[in-house]
Amino acid sequence: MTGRRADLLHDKIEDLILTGELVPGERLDEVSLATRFGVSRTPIREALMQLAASGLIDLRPRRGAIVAEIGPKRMVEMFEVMAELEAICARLAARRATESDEAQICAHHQACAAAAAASDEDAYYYENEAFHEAIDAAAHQEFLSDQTRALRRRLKPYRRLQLRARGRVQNSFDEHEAVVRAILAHDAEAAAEAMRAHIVVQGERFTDLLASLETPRGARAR
Amino acid sequence: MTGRRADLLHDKIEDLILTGELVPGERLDEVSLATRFGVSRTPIREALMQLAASGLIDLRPRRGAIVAEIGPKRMVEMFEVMAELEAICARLAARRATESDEAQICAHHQACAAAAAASDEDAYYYENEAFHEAIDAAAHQEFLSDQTRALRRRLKPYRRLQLRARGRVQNSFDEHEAVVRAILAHDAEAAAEAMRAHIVVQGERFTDLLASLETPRGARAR
DNA sequence: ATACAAATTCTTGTATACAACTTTATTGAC
DNA sequence: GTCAATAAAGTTGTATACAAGAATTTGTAT
Repeated sequence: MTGRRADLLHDKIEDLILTGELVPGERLDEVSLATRFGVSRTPIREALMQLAASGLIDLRPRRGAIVAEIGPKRMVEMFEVMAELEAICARLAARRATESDEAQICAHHQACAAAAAASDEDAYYYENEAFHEAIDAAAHQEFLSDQTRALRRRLKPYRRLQLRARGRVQNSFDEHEAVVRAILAHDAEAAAEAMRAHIVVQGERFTDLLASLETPRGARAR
Repeated sequence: MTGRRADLLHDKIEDLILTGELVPGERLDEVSLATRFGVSRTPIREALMQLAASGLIDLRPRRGAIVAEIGPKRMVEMFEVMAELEAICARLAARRATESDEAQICAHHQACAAAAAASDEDAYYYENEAFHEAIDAAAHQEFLSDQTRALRRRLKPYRRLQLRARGRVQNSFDEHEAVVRAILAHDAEAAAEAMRAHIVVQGERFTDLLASLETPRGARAR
């Protein structure tokens, strides 16, 4: 235990946002949150500042915090950058993975296979994350891993959403297969390209999803 | 004016670190800083948390903050990631730059030329930054620009340091020239490669510098 | 003199009180 | 009835007080 309530609050508020209980654009009132969690405003403010730093909320001076509204444009951009970062990880992993790294990657890949076979989306989602983290680790570039992890975390809810799309799990697994093969063959460029394609597809699927949902602006009348 | 003292304090403390007045490993006492700047601990704490989010300081629960000690390994890693990000910017800029973007890039490039000719390192440093930001803008990828800018900001002091190395300004300018040519020719891969090389060289020069300085650990006896 | 233990001091984390600013509601004029 | 000005309410930013956990010092035993 860290002894800091603010850190726990950070996670709790983050959950509220990621689960959709707090929707983009919604105001985050400090006293409401404080009473809700049974603490004073001080740790709440600290948690909010951390969330603002990670981009999940917008903090407007003297005007409080709102859940960040990430427009489709920015979302696509984030997936693009994510694709580049993960591609770099894959490229490095192909060059520098140890046997133990490769074993880890294969293990998680196999776990993905099992989840896909069972059509267990939640399990696949979880193992997918572990698979990507294993590749990050194999790149042996800590700072790159940190940056990649941070962005992956931010895109988490959206990735989860788009895994629900028809046939996406099987496709995702096939794409993983290509990545794994390239890494085991120590083919850096192929690994990078396979990984980039894998993430880019996710971004595209996500924009498809957005287009199909496309909520009319300002639905809330007054 | 923002009305938030914490924001100003953030910049002031940052300055203390970047100018070297506060050295890596040094403890940042909240009350000392508070009395120093004539405010209470509250805004100081907020500033410290912001600085921690940007990685400039380490915040250890219940044990206070220290100026982040960025080891040579991590520093090299940061330059590597920076090289990749800037390379992506250059690639996109080669593809998507408008005439106005190109004019901006050329203008700053020329200003660099003037500074280099005058051997004015400080002016060159300033214009160099503007040059890179112009390329970021030409990529038309806001999120990528944000990430790149954030990392550039973090590497700022180290870049400045290494510009002082003999002949580095002229070399830097020559490398810029290659980047500009590739962008104007809309040769995306050449632009990416030229930019990557440009940044990687900086990282190498920096590690050279580190090796030559190499301070013995724990110089402060007790 | 050294090592360990207990107690004191110091520092951080949280709560509360107050001040400054924003927003909303009310009142009045047109 | 609409709009503007003004007053009231509510929210954020800052200061201060208090609680709890580290670090340091002091005392004792070996």
